[in-house]
Amino acid sequence: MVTRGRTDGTRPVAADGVPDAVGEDATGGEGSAAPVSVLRPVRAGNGFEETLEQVLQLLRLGLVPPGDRLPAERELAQHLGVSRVTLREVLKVLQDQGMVESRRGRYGGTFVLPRAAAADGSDELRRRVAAVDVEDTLRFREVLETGAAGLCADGLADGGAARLRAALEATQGARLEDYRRRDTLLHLTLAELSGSRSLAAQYASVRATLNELLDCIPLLVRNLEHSQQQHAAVVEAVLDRDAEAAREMMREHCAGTAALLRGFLA
Amino acid sequence: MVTRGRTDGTRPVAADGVPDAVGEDATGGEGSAAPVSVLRPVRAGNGFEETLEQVLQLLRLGLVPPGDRLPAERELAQHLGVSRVTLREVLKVLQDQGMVESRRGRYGGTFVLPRAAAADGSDELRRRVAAVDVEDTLRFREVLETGAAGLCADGLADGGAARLRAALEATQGARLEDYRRRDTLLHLTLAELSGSRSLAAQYASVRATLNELLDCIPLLVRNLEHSQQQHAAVVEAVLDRDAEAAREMMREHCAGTAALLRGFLA
DNA sequence: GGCTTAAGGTATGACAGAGAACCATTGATT
DNA sequence: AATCAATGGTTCTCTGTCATACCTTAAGCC
Repeated sequence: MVTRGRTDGTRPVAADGVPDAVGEDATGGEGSAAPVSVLRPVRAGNGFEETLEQVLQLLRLGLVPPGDRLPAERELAQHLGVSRVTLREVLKVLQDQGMVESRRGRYGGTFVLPRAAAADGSDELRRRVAAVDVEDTLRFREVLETGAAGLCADGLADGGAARLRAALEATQGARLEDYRRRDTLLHLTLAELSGSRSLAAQYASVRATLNELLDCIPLLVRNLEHSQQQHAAVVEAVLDRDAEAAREMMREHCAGTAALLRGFLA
Repeated sequence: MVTRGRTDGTRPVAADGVPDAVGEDATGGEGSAAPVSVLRPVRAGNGFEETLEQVLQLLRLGLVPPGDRLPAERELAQHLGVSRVTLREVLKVLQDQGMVESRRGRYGGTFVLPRAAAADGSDELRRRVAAVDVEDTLRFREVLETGAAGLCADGLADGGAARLRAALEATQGARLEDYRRRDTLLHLTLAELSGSRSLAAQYASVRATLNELLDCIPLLVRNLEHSQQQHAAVVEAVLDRDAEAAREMMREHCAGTAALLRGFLA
């Protein structure tokens, strides 16, 4: 795993026992234990895996709904900063999994298949879910969501209010099978309107993970109705510029999902 | 088959960075305009640049204070998931910049030099600061900090309280030149104790950027004293398990820094 | 029908980077 | 003084990835 412990006990600078990352000395003494713990592997796997991650995110967020076409390979590859060859390897896998379908010729492309077909058989996807740190995901999500709601309430950019209302309405008219997608888009909109690109990007990432978890548990209509009310309340608070209320409502909303997931996955 | 090798299978934290631009196709409606906008380039530059970023983060966060030794090249390279050759190219640059110094032999290593020597001459570093999205940084920081404070107040792991107190005390006894570092460590501790690895990782990243910005403006003793009081209040609220108060104090604390930076950089 | 065009499918040469082995240096230990 | 061990310094090879060019398919347009 990550916190590498060093097999032979020789260590030049103290640090016995538990190497907590930021464990610190007092007065300027040396002896930071394991400063490296904040380091993120520059390459979290190889190009293939990272690309797969990104494309899956696109699908899981519902940004490209079933039936729709992904951007052309050349374009997508450029966006991802990856060669077309590498991207094609990823698409090949997704095709084998029955998640997408490629059609040649003009007006062809790579199309997203409805989720049913995916059949979940894949080891790849199962291992993926198993590897998720649920607690991390839920906590981080709550932080980002409440933060985004607060920032939005502090001031929306031009057109923000309209986009928010539109996204909210879209969820209200959604059929059950489309609800998850609309819900995701509403939250993504909020994150985007927060005015912090970093926040939006992180939310997209964590939300993709969250959706993966949510796919593992049943969708209850009652929770859904409750969610709807909370969505409306959050949006209302944001439009009223009541940051405190927006945060509080959002926190409650997230807590609901979190409780549900903890219950089912624990 | 596409089972690419790679020995370690680590994926501890998410990545950061979110550039994106590129005009969009937008061929006739369809509803979803630019789904690709959430895509993060898989490789934000080459291995060298990303590695440089990470090592700089280590230095800017003060996790390895001046005079101390970085982890051995072999170890550091492994942590970063990068080859030793690549890491060495990075260290070479830092050495040329006068930021670190390498000594051979047993008990040798790569040592961090005091900041004065760095002299800021480098174009590399200047371009870096110029490229920062200040507003993004400040907002994202506030979100993460308040979130971390709230989560900590909701419940600390064993030993968390002690670590927090220790980190707080360390800042109080700090001399001016060491204050920034202790301050950073206190906040990092809080982030780490939040129980979300993702949050901690993101905070580390954003804090490194923030420190870079703070290095551009004068350090005022008055602000410093004020900060001290706020630190104490936040820690107190956390230990009292008063999440709301912790969040509110932290928000205020962040707002102070933000106002300062906006004032000087605007 | 034949041409045009936009998409996926295929092949190849160049390069960056990983991995491993080896060399050189230095302080501590014997 | 000799040895050891941990570190930086160097070099080699091999593999993944990129960039590019070209082929194939299929829908629209003349």
